[in-house]
Amino acid sequence: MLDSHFDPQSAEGRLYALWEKSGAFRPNPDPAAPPYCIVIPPPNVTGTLHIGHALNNTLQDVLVRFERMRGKAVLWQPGLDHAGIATQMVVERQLAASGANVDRRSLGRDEFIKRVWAWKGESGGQILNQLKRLGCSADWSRERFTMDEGLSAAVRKVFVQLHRDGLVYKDKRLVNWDPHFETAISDLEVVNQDVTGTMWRIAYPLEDGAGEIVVATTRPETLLGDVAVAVHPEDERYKALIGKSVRLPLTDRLIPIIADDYADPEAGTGAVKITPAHDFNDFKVGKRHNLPMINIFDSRARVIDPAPEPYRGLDRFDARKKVLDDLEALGLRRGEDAIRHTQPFGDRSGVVIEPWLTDQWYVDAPKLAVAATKAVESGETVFTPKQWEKTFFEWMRNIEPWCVSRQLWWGHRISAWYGPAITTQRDDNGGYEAVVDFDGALPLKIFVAETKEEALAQAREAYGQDVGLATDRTAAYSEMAAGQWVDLGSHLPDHSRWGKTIRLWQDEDVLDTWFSSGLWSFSTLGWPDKTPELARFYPTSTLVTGFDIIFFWVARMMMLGIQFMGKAPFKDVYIHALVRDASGAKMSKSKGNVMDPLVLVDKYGADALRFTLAAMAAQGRDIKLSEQRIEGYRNFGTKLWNAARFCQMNECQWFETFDPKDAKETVNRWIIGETAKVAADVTRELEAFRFNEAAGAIYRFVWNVFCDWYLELIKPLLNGDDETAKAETRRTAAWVLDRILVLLHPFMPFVTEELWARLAEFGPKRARMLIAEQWPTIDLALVDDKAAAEIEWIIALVTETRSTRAELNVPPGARIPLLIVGASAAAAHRLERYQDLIDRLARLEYSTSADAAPSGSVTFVVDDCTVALPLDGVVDFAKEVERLGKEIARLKADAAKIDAKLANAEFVRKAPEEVVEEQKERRDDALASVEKLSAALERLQAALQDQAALRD
RNA sequence: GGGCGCGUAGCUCAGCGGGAGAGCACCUGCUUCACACGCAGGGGGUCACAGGUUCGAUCCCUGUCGCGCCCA
Repeated sequence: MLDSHFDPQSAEGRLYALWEKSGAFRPNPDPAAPPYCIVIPPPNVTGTLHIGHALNNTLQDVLVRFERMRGKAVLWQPGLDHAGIATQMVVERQLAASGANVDRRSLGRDEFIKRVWAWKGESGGQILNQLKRLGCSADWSRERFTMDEGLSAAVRKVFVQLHRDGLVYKDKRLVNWDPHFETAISDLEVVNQDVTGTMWRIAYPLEDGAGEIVVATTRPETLLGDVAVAVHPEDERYKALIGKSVRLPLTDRLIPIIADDYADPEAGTGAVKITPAHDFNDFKVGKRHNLPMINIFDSRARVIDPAPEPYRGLDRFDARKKVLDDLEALGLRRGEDAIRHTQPFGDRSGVVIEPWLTDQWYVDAPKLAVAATKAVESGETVFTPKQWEKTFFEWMRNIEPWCVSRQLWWGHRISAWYGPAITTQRDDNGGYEAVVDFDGALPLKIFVAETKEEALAQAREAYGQDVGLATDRTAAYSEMAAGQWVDLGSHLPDHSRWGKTIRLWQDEDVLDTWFSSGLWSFSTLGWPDKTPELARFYPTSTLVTGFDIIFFWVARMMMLGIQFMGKAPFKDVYIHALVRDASGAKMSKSKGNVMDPLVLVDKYGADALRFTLAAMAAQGRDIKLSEQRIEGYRNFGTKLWNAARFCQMNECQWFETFDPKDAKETVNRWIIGETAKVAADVTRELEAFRFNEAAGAIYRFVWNVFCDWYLELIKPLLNGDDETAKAETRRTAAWVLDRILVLLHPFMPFVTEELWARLAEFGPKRARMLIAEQWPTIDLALVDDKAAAEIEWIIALVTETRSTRAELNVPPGARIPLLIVGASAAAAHRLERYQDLIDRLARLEYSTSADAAPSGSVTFVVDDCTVALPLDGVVDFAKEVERLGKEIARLKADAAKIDAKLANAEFVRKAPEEVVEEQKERRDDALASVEKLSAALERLQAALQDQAALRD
């Protein structure tokens, strides 16, 4: 026998192990089964489960379990990404905390990477185990990591092919530079924040001594790298100064005053200093005017050489102070204002991002975006909710080249090798000698290849002589400088006589993590190998993710998937909302309002959390999660459990050959029809990703239909003497309950699986676990309208009786009679058939048909029947008079409103016929009720008068 | 500045051209033979505001106000 409550703590681990052992998480090998594949948005290897992951993965698991039960070969492909910066940060912090006084650099690259791997082995990827606590049914046997050998090979191949196709290139541009991590980061990793700052006004003296021009800036320290002052060409204040020069304070440089639209006459003083090497806008101005670029910062944003000596070595903020002080001393400050402005911060480091001029690798995103955009336009890939397509287009049409190199150690090292430029020059003897370009005056030779062997082969070909490998650039140069260079004589270009080996070194940088996760949809399936999984599951079916990574990840998978597989990587992209706290604030550690999903699972069970998330996942709206809500759905699980317990107590045993078509009892025919409808509803809603609707449909069915009515309605049958009816009812109840377990399983896998097993303890064995059970497709022809009408009539009669009793304060325990006055033959028949039931549910002494209502009775109307409760002496009839009066007034008002509508010729002429008909019916029903209730009211008033007369 | 979304019961939200709904909270009653994590009943809303389209608008359109998010 079942206990009165489900115990998630003891059941969840046990059931999960059984699922895994049963092989249910692996795709059905039957080649006839249609494929269904979801690739997990790979969590960060350093990550732990937060509520957003819980939502994301719950929705995926709902879909995966649903489709698996529908007989598809389901692959939910799990794994992790290596999270370049985040992971490197974790291990560096660990080193710092160890007290051994070693850091990344003193350890050296190879040793450091070893440490990272060791860390990954010990404590990386906790999140995957946490997903198991949620019940996620991913195929863990196929777990992948972006740094795995297979996925790394895919990265190398993609990089090389893109390079070969001209879609990857090296360029010198301004990048978002993180001076803390000393690496470039992408636009998307920059967080722009409004901050309070200062706008300083600084006087730049004119060269000719005829005064000064005052510029306004928030970054006075960059003055040291200024190359011009710009004013708007139409700005009358400055027109005369255009073309003149100013003496740049603190330096001895002369810089021009130029005219450019970029200078906004309304902003600041209208004159703006131009520092092309340290500002994105200034960079463009510099290009337009062919200005030099003076870089005054090193990789940690400390002032360096081209800047005057006194500032060198100062951090950018110290430099700012000194610059301001020195300007003050020179009398060149012209005041300052506090302003609000936007400043860029690194999302990981939190430090101010510095635009910095460096050589980086870029992916030609604008070119790749074309096909990705087209795939969405053509409907090859569909976003749900649709509105996100607009956001996607907006971004794809304004996409910038994607900087993919990162100055980190943890990641996929860029598959490019460099060699020196070699020139030859005539020697004194009239022959030639080879000259290695040691100063880097000429561009290096670049060899992009999947392996070092290939790179060496390319280099051998290019140099025409033997080539070797050095550990890094410095080593390469010193090795090349050490030996003797041989006189080539007049044998150019016979390089074989060089006598020395050219040295290559590999690019020091690694690729952006998103580069490898951009391949996730096919690299995890085995690409570049032609694996059966790749053939079967690509393109994948559905991607489930949050809107915040549409650009980070979805767009990149779209671009790379199409480029390398020829097809967009997914058919559907479902975008879900953000989970917020109950008051709508974003959850964050600093606010202290985070809800730990595992704590919630411990407290309420995984089913409750999952159901809550699914039930609240309405499209296009954020989820404001409150614990109360979770508690409510935990209660729902208990409700189901107790319904099952009731069935078990009443020997409602599932029966292999039960066919719902054969049910005879009205109540059974009714619930079978309702089951067919809810199965269709849940299926339809899940197919459309309306998780909240699907969850709501099954919730209402279980609680408000099955528990509230069906189980109550069958109690007399189960306790009665009609063995045939009893047997049918037991089987029906068990059949419906089983269908409920299946329909609810995607949302609440644990409690349903447990019940599936426990309910079969005393009867025939189940063929398989619930997870592998077939999703119901129940013929809607089983919906019996006549049965439904009868049951609905009973429900209405009972509900009205209860309501009237309560309103008139009839004691709850009092058994009272009920009369149906002037009942139609059909109504009388119904009453006769369901008398026991009605008496029990409405707490009646007896119920019967009658020709007339007793003079002292309470009256209400159900359908076309007048129902009278003879309650003389029990209730206060003055109250009943008042109640009837109100009810009549309400009905009359309704009828009047409809009459007004029907009196409108335009309405009758233009509205659809069925709408007009419906209105007429509603009015007639209302008037019929008015008539019945008015009669009752008159009777009651007459009786009251008689009583009063008797008393007098 | 550009884009997207949201203002419906105390709270959280469904609904979205013809009778205002749910959950929670609240109030009243109930040891009814599955469940008090329950049962029964109940109160509570000019569907932000102003125009327009329509026979008819919470729903469609325009504008206003308020709130949120994304991008620059």
